[in-house]
Amino acid sequence: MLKIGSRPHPAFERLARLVTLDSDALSLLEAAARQTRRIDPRAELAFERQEIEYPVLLLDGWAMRVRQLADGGRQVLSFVLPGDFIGLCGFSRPRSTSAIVAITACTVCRAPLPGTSPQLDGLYAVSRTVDEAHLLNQIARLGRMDAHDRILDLLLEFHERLELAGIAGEGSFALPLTQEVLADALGLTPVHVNRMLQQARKMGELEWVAKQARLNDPAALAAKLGRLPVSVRVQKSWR
Amino acid sequence: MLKIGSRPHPAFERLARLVTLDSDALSLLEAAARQTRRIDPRAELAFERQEIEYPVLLLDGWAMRVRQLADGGRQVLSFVLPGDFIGLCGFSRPRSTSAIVAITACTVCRAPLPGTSPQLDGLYAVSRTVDEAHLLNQIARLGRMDAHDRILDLLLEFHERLELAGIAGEGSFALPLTQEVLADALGLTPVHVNRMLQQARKMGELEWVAKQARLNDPAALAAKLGRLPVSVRVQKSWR
DNA sequence: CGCCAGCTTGAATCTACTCAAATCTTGTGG
DNA sequence: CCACAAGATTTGAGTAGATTCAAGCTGGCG
Repeated sequence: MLKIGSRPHPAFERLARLVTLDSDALSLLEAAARQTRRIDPRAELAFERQEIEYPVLLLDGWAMRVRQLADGGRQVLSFVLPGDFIGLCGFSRPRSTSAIVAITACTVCRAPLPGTSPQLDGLYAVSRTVDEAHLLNQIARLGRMDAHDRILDLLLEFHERLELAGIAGEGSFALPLTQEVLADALGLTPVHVNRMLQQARKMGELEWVAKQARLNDPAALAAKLGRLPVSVRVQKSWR
Repeated sequence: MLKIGSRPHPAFERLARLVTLDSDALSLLEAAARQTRRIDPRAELAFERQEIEYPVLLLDGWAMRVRQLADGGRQVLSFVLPGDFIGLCGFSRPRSTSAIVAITACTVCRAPLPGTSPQLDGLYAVSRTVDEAHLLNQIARLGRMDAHDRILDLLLEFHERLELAGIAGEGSFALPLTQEVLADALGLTPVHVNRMLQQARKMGELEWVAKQARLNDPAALAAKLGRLPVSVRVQKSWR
């Protein structure tokens, strides 16, 4: 497996935890990861307007799926973290539906086409399911939570996802977002996000300085917000 | 193709418009549709807790995907209309994530398993993509629209979807929802939904009596709300 | 060292919520 | 076919959470 020193690369760590991958599938992915592309912070992962030709795997960095609104506003639809695939659905739809924008510097690679390997197809199916779950979470957040809960719920999701990739522990994780991006994701104004963050800090739920965040008691928080105790994401395929 | 009198059945009308289906794929679907199941209004389409064994096609009626919240609240995540598939993703996830509940009486049938026919797999891929688009729409609605716009945007989506199934025209369509369900979908209170509806009626944007709705100028509304002129949903598959 | 993006703070306003009650509909049993 | 009950919609008054606008910080970077 692709490694950094002695540990698996976060993206691969995540994928290996989503489904068990045999050496065949692994080597396909590793081969794919040998040729990477680097994306600058505010750059688009150029998959809109034009037909997308292959799915992409995000190896490092954060990206977001955004929709530009008629009134000049912006909605962050979802976040893309290491080990996430982009464009699995076959993306060719009217643009403006959504664009993918790099938040930090990112490295990506082409992912093998669906149909290459049954194992990989299984992985893709699971990945799509997890992505969908995140969209559903986002809907529930926006629909039924107040500002404070929205923020902490999203942070919990980040923590959970990064933990799966092995790059979060003890409640702390890198959080390379501006409050404005957070606001655009959560349907709030930056000003109000700021106030709620301060409140959360004062209440000792959260620390967040220098792009490094720490949730003081993720489990308790998750319980309070009614997040499912996110058990394993075991998945049974059709066949 | 499955028909009602001389017209194609709405569900089939929709599917045929999503992708072109050869007689092979069609007969598979028709065979599936020969054995239907009827679901009562408030019943669950029983796909949660237990592992789902096959995908399902909604032939008639309205259903919704809901999440029950810790605080007793409820979020309607999405709506399921005739011609929509349920459980395409391989649903086996911790329950409480979401349940599917019939709004009206529904008739459903088993859908052929993925992998049965390449054409059908293509259809499933498109269907998933469209579903995803609806989730993204829902996120943008909840995140960045005010109450009035949320309501009308959702109604526009209904209209658009039902039109694709051939069961809406001239802006009017069956709308078998209570204001409370609408509120639970839009992250509002029933009271406020009611007020906004009255306002919309007064402004001549909307009529809605006896479960029959009519948008007076869907195109103008869509433009005002910045809905993409929902062009064809053409879709290029990977292979 | 100075600039700019991002963060923080304050005050006024407004959208949407809450609670509560009245009215209208629909379906059901007598 | 009517009466009633249950569900759904409507209306009102008071409140709260989030927004807007505006200005002052702060720290990382050229």
